Amino acid sequence: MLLTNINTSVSMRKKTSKGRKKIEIKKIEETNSRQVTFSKRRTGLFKKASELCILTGAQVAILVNSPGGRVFAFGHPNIDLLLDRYLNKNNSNNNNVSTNPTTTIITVNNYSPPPLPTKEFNEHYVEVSRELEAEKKRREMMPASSSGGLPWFEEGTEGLAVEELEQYLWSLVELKKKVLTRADELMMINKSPALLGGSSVYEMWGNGGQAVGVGVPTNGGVNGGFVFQHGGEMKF
Amino acid sequence: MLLTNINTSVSMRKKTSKGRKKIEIKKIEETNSRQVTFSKRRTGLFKKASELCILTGAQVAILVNSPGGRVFAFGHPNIDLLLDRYLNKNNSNNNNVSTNPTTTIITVNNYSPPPLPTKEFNEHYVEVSRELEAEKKRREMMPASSSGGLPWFEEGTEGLAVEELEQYLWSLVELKKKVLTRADELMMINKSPALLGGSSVYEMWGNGGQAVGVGVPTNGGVNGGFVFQHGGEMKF
DNA sequence: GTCGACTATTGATAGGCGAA
DNA sequence: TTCGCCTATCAATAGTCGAC
Repeated sequence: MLLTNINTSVSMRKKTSKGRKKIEIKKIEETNSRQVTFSKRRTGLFKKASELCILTGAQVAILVNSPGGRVFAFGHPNIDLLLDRYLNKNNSNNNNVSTNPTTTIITVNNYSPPPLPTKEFNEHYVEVSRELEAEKKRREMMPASSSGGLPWFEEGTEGLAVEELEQYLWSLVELKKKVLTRADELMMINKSPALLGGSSVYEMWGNGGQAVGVGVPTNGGVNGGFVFQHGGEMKF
Repeated sequence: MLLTNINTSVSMRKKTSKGRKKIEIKKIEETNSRQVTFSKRRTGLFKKASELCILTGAQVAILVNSPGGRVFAFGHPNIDLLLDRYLNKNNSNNNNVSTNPTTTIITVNNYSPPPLPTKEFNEHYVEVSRELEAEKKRREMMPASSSGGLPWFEEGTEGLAVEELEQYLWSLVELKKKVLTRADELMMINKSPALLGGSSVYEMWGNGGQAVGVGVPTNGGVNGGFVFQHGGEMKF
């Protein structure tokens, strides 16, 4: 009945961009396109993961590092609770709103303690925070352009031996077991059905020098790192 | 023009439920449906992750534990290379086919050394392996029913203190940095374009007691764990 | 340099059903 | 219990431009 005017976008200024095009699953050479694609697909991936968690009650943890050098992480079921508890213990703050959408950001830098661009970051953070609450769950970070432009992988960890890999693998396994075991414990403990609804964890930490630590600067954080938490309400 | 018959589904009675239906993002109560959905969406998630890796050159690591209790993991860009090198070093086998679809399975059990159901697992593995090569990349595991039916998360790690979490978090960070740094190094070293094409790593390890170690049983594996590799061709 | 908005299109997937 | 196959949908997204 009302299907007559499908093209409700009447004016159609420029139909420049037609729609989706089929692309080949190969590395995108154009830097800009690649970054755009990364952002989009990362969002989609996280969304999918979130849906998977909610639908099936599974637990998902995802690590992604962007071609630009940033690192995004996603964890759903109760890793957030885990981090929540951890952060709350360290900060012992007021925002201990359990079963409430909570976002946690962890930024770590084990290089020399850099100057913290707190001002800019706070500003940026407020904006992002609003966006985040309005939207659903996503996180953004400042461009670490001031770092010097190093591609982040030529930082200072060039000569890792195989023993390193060995250690890495082992810690990976250990870590994973811990994550899963502990997470499920927590899950069992507070088996609140609404827990999976809106809470997720997005961790990020820059690998390049420029570390950004914001908020709650009082705590020493994890060894030389910076921990930040955003809970129910927070003032800057 | 062709908008006339929107409701094409009307007449067809026989093929009930042909297409997709919109679902609510809420926990699926039906166990069977939930598991089916899990399998499907997990596959889709891994595929998405793979595409993200290939397209943008990003690095992705995903951990998923199914509602059934199994644990799936996915890592793309060169973590496979990482593991490959590691395993090759330990095993020093023949299957060192670089730039070839390689699957790595790591099963770790740090409880008491259990009896290895090698036979069954081999059988199962062969089957799965064939399926895997024919298909693309996925991994399956045996049901750990023989364990006793414990939901795998009530194993023995009940009393983790916050210090544990602290340590966990830190190892997470450490691990991640190592992964990313080392991985990108390797990526830079052998910047073969076809590298990302078909290689991925699917790791799985059972958290419940019943550990399964198969293939290459000669090596001691990682501390008390079992390492297994499946390369180009392999005989049982 | 990263992300948002917009739109046509491609690609993922909910149901069924069946196999291992 | 988990996954494959099948198909009609629905949802993700490739372009492109613009905001911050």
